[in-house]
Amino acid sequence: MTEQRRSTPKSIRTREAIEAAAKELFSINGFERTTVREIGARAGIDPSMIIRYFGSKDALFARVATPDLELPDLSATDSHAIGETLVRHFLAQWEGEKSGKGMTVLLRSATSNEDAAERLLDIFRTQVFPAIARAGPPDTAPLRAGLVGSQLLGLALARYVLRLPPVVAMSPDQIVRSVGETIQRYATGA
Amino acid sequence: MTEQRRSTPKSIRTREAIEAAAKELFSINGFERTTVREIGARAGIDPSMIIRYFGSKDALFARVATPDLELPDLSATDSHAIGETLVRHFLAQWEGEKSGKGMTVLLRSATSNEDAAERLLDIFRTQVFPAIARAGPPDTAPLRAGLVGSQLLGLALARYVLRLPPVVAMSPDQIVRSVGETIQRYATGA
DNA sequence: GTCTATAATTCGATAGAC
DNA sequence: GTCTATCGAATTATAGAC
Repeated sequence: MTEQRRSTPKSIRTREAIEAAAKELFSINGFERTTVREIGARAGIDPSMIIRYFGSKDALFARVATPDLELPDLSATDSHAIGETLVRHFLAQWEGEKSGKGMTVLLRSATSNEDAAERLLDIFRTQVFPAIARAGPPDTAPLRAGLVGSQLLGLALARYVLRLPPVVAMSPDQIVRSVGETIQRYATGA
Repeated sequence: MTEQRRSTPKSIRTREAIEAAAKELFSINGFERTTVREIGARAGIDPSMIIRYFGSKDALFARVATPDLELPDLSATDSHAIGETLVRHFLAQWEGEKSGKGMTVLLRSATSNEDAAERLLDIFRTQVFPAIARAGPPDTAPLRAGLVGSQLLGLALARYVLRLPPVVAMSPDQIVRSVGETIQRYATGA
């Protein structure tokens, strides 16, 4: 009992276990089909702890479904390589252990959960739109960003959520080439 | 007592009222967040009737979420107009009163419902894939169809489900031009 | 900090009267 | 064919012992 001094306090470790389990289950089954009991079981703690730590299931979801795309500053890259750069970065984020699950959580729930949908629109507004705006004429910025968004959303939906076989089978390089050319055209307004 | 609609028995009219209400609510809230009670209230009948008529909530969903894209035979169209033709038909189907709601029902539920996802993959296999296969070299057919699918899915997700403002604001002609060029490249494998 | 026990709802589905 | 009444199971969330 005297040894309360530890590298990571128990409360923090429990909190992280809950977040990891929630991220996992939300990304597989979406918000509605994931129960607090399941999260507790996977985290190895009592379900009541989840409410104690996060207040509600909704609050836990909000905590876990706030990813950052971390799109690169495109003004620094070659103007003719914007498309491929953007797609490469996008793929890396989705396949990365850190933000990938958070994105899947969000996309899987956004189609039937108001909060998740609003959160996804926010990512579009604050991350995709600014990155695209500078790549072409200002007056067509919303249009160009919208087209880029639709293609990137479709790619993520097909590859990571619905797992459309031919899209899953493609290599990252293949996707960067094929889809990159599309994004390049959308982003620059050719 | 005035006798109306002798031509359609009450049972059929009730059945149709249930299907219409279900289509409406499933397309707004998805499968999980729509309750049998809500459907009954909107249809103006008792919730128990829904189980009596369709057996279960799942069976009702299956009945309502089986749309037909009715994609055109692309072998009859100019080879350089495949993209625009496909996008125009796709938009018409989504915005049509008949099949549009069925598609929205499916897409809105496919991200968190196993049955809906499988049904969506079926549409891809039986309707999108065959239409694309003949537009380019046979060995790249799955790849080309996958890319087409990802762009069309993303377009539908952005415009009809998430309602991304700039994508909603685009006119059908604008979409046919911009996205049509992408589909053309994907479908033919340029 | 953690768990047991349970409150308070809400769900899909059923039985049976009329 | 339709509705009333309700069942049994599942859910989120809370109260309180240890």
